[in-house]
Amino acid sequence: MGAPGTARARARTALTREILDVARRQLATVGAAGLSLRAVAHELEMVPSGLYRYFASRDVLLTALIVEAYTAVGDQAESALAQTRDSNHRDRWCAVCTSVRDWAVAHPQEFALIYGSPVPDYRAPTDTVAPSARVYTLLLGILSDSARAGLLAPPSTQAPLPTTLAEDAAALLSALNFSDLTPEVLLRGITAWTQILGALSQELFGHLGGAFRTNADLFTHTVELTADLVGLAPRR
Amino acid sequence: MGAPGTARARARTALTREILDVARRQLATVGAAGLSLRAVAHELEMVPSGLYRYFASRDVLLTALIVEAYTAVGDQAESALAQTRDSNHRDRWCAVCTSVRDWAVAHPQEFALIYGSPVPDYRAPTDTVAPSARVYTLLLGILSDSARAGLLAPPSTQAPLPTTLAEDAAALLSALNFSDLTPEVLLRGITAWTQILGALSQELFGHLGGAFRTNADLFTHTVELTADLVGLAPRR
DNA sequence: AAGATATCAAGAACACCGTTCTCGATTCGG
DNA sequence: CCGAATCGAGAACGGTGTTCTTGATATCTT
Repeated sequence: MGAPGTARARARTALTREILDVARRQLATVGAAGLSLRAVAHELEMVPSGLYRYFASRDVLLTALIVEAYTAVGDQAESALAQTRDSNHRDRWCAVCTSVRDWAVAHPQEFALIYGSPVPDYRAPTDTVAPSARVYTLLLGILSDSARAGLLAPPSTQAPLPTTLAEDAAALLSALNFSDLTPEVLLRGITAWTQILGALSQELFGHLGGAFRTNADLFTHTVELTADLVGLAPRR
Repeated sequence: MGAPGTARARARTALTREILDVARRQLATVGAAGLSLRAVAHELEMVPSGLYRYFASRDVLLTALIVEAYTAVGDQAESALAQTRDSNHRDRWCAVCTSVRDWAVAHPQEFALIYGSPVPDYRAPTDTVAPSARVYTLLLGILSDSARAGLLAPPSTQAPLPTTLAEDAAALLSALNFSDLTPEVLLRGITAWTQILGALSQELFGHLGGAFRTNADLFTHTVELTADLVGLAPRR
């Protein structure tokens, strides 16, 4: 294995990893609000103050967990997309969305950590924006592929977009290097992604009372509606 | 003023009200996670343990605040709907959605309290389900009116619903006394409401990085898309 | 009207939390 | 090899929700 530098450095990275693992496991059972530095330290058989040599504060540890959660769901979505490389664009869209739900259902507390209400007040954006954009970018890439293949149905627009909205959308498109997409399609993509996250929030946070026996069916139905919304060609 | 019963009973209800008001005001500044019983008691110039004669625990107080928040947004949505009684159905739909956003932007912490990730683990559902259904029912009522007037566009369905999903939707329809709506329309309504909540979560929790200068424009665009989704007749 | 009873405010105490500081022991770099 | 940096451990501070005890006060019953 890679042994970078001194023994002390190796021990440091190993213990840092171990702290994160224990914290992530405790997070899964007790939630972000209930995550206790003392409990993490106790499980590692060290004193609470010792943790501060590895994470400057509880918020820093939470930020690291947030980044890990973003990369986890990003990895899962990317592998799901890779396994459907030769399917049509709609199926790839649905596969990515389903993989996100699979991850969220398997890790509800981590989902709440990254997509729920911020725990204390705001979160440090700098480290988390890049990992958070991955799933997002994946979905836009599918739309871009479909548009380049001439298969993306143009949005049945009825009113022109407000100018500031169109400008911001165009700026975001060029910033993300999606020159194949129009501002209208980008906004539909954003709306679709919002829809997916909203559906998962409703389901995982218990906001839609147990009215539906199989939330998976409700979710796939929602995903199909988002595919229609963004203009992906229907099956058959 | 209504003086129900003894002086002690009146003092009790008055102090209960006062506790709730102080708690709600502190909630607005410090958030649900940071709400402190001791701080509330201190502002009321009483000792922390004295609070327990009025609320059995912090969670009970939070539940009361949740009910109040649901009632507040429900009242605002109902008054917004009442002011557009003679408009077309689409405008009424948009008015209700906009009023919800107005309330959410004005009371972000209360929005997070009722629509965000649950604070400790789960929330006691019994007292909160009835107030939480109000906005929801309002929107379905607009759809029911539109359907009864023959103005609701049938959903361009492409695949039949899974049986369990259709059954659950039908059961929910009869439970809510919306016999004018089909399961397909109910599911679109649920999806639309999920979309609204998702958009507000994204905006208020800062999940869509400040990419858009005017979130209000983005939201109205989203609302129009939901109106299209549920089949409300377009303007003009 | 007087005694029994329930409710009240107040305080002390417990167990937990995040965080800071100090203090020897250990390890690293020159 | 020795100065310097890093480490684990412990004590301590101020904060939290919650429970219990105590004595005063209001209500209900006879």
